[in-house]
Amino acid sequence: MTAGGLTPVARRSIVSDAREQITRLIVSGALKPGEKLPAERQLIELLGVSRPTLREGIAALTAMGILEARQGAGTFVSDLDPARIVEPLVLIVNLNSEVLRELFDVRRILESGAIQLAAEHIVDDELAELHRLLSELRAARGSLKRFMKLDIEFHRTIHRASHTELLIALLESVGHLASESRAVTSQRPAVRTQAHRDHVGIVKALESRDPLAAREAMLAHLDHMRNALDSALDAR
Amino acid sequence: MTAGGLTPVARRSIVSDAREQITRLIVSGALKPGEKLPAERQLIELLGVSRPTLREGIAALTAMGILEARQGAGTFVSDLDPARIVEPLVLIVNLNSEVLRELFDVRRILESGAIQLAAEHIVDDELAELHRLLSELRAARGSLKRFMKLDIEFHRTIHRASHTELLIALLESVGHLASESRAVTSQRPAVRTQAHRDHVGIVKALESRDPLAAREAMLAHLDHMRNALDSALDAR
DNA sequence: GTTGTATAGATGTCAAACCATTTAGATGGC
DNA sequence: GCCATCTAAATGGTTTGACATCTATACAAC
Repeated sequence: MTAGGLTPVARRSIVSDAREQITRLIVSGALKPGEKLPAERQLIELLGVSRPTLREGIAALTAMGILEARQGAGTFVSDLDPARIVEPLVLIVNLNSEVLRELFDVRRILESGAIQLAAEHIVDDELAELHRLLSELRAARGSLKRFMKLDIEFHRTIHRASHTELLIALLESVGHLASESRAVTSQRPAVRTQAHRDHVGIVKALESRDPLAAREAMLAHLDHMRNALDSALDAR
Repeated sequence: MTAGGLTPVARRSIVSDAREQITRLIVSGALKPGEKLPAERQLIELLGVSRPTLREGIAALTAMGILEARQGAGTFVSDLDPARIVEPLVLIVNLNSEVLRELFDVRRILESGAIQLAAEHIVDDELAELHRLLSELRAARGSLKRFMKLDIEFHRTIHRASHTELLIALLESVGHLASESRAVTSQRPAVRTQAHRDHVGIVKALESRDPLAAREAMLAHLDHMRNALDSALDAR
């Protein structure tokens, strides 16, 4: 520990300053989603920085999905959809293999939490959608590619049924990363049959709006898939 | 639907191209955390772009915590600490008031999941730390400020005991946002007494390495606090 | 009215230069 | 030989200015 309550002297860069000022405009509500930022040549006067400096700040916010720049038209505040903003995380988590190993545990936590909320908040339309996917999944058990696509849609529908945007966004990024392991898992037809059995149980629990039963059904499903993954990897 | 299999012509920007090329260097493992990027004046030759363009790309990666630029020294790949990675989450929640309302639900899911893992992975040092915090918390029941500080540290210690970096990072950002509500909650001494009772139960469950008991204890604690928050807000 | 075109204004990119900071080697004293 | 100090080179930080490209609008032609 250092000698006292010493803190580094503020020697922040102009770029991050400009970036935060723009961010503040959005957070404070002065700029709402879809609205247009002042033109760059106006902003540089307001902020007192040069254009490349301002553009570095804007580029960062654009890459994060907070701003959208359209050449010739202007720069706009994005719709701030949590899914879009979390998306860059996908790349970053990929960079850290340590995190990759933790993915399954975290996904287990998020999925089981989401389905509990879904059991409480699901509406009839979403239940109907799940039933439709269920029958399609049943028909698609023979086709690996089609089954995987429907499987992802099945889980996404449950996520949405939680009606919790932040949770949906987190699951979107985490689920994206898990797609590779899912490909390995679904290889064997027997696994797909088991998955379909699990899905039926999950929908039944959701239909009866029983959060704990739904949670248990989902956890059982994830455990089945994890076991399938382990044995698939062992067989290699 | 359009006439045929027409797809928009690719008209990607040079900045995002450069950004993704650098990202790929890191993902592929060619550039490991802590290593130094080629100097900007070399990179622009390798990539065939101008320096401002390259810098816009670098600025984005820097803002995301993937790169760290040190003037005079160079630009380096960051340690990719998950805590930095989820920093954009803070933005999301701040940007979207809808998400703010979901915060408690998400925190409930993450906390209960974390303590289950903690019950499985906690080591003796961490248990000792929890006991120490417990006695300090008991002594600090009279002081609001001190109690809150210790309370946060108590929960953080449990998070760390999960030994799951990604989860810790998620809880860190979410917990930061929940600090305001915590301030309201802890106002009443009676609430602090209840919280201390809960904490004792939580540690006991962790000590016996019982994931489900720990989970239940944490959920009960969070429910107590949520009730306290509700009644505190009603009283206003 | 509809269509094509001109135009103004916006972002996208590049070039060149200078500033600020850090690093490492050279220098000199001991 | 060792150490502190100075210095120059390397590197990121910032600015100015220009040109390219795209978009939306106004307007003329039909």
